[in-house]
Amino acid sequence: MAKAVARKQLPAGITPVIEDYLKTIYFMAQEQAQVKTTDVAKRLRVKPSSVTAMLKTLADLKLVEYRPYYGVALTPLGNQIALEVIRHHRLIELYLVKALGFSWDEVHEEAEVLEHVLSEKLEARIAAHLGDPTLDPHGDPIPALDGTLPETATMTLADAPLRKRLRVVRVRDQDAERLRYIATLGLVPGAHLRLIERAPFEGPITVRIGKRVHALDSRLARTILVEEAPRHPS
Amino acid sequence: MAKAVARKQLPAGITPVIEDYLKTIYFMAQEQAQVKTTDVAKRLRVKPSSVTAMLKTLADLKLVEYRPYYGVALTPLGNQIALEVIRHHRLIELYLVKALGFSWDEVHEEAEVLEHVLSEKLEARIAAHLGDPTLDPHGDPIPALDGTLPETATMTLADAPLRKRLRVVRVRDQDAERLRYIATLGLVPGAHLRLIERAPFEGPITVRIGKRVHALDSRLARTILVEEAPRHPS
DNA sequence: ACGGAAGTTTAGACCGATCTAAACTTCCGT
DNA sequence: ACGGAAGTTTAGATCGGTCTAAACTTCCGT
Repeated sequence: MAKAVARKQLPAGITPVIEDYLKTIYFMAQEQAQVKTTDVAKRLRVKPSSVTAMLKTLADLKLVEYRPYYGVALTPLGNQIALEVIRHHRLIELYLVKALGFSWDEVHEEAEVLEHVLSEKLEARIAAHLGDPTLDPHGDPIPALDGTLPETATMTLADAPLRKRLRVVRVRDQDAERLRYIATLGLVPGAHLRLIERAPFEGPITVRIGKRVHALDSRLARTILVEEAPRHPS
Repeated sequence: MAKAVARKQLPAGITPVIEDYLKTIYFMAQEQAQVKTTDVAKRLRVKPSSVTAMLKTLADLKLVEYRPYYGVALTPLGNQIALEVIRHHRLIELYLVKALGFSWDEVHEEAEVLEHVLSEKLEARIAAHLGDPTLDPHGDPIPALDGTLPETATMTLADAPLRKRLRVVRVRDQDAERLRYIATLGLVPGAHLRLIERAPFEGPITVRIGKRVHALDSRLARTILVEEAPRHPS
């Protein structure tokens, strides 16, 4: 009754740009222990000096812990805001697919813009309309209102067991072209497949989906998360 | 094949702020011959000196004709862009009502933000989903893609004929509170009513809607556009 | 026909976000 | 243990959009 950080009221001065920085830091923090200036700069396609400047601003706003020459990390508040933006993003992606017939390769770009301007009210209506979903069209988990994040499988297709029945649960890629390609293979979340062969030295993976067999680059395979799918074709 | 101003390609540097200025000038131009700096400043809740600065920018971009100390007018290009933004605004309003259950008093604010970030693609899908509508929830005409604007009735409830069967076609108000009030009276576009009495000296108007009779302030009545509705309750 | 009020523009400042160029750290390899 | 490359920060500029304060127009009423 006392905690629960009611950001809805406080924000004041959280710009779209700030949201993008927070989101970026959030994602990078779960791929690497140290989030460095240059990394952020590359992702945001901005010069390192600009990042330094912004990190100071964010630190002043208590959104990040910033140690010069060392790295950044989100504060709890920063984390919370990042998750809200990600929630917006993924809700929008799902909505565009479900309600407006977008394909999964089109929605990222749209959501990238809309995530910053979604009002609480509209967010709520969209979530309700979708039945409070937990996964977006790529299988990425949608943060709940309380900041909870449903965890998904972590096994990639690149190191899944051979011959077992597998189900695609998530495709970690935002590139439209690759997504289109992946979709033509039928490798969308929910699809079933078997890993037939794995060539050595990080070579291609061979999978069977339905009656079709495809060879898949291992880097691509590593972006596809799967889980074992016991019996019965759903 | 040569004309048809393909703005989609050109824009470059048309910011949300610019769009707001163009929209404002557009609306003010149809209420008054001269659009003056101060008027724009009041509507946009900005200081007159800021408007002067922006008008110069707009003039440089060939979006307005600006004569210092005198007034502004949109160029054809400026007009076109204003109409595109208005199209976005009204499509969004209608979409929020039809698809997401918003009420007509909630949508203006949302649209005010979203209008600036609606991609062409999303606009197209929304329009298609709505069946290429021509009127928004308030009865305001939605500009077509070619800049055509369906004209609506111009007779206000304040000067409609007594005793005749009338139909509400448009409610020109964006204030949420008033819109809610108007809705409780049933004065939404499409509703039928009769004007029973008009008090002298700009006094209240008395109308019957269904079996209910209401007294209506004349200023309010002037924001409600009606047309004669011949026979048959539709 | 002219003085003053109302309206408008200029001058100069600020803020957020970015950039380039120059200075400063860090850290690795010899 | 130290020199240099890579990475990072500072300094100072720019741009869009706004502001205040001061100067300038316009125009109305006498």
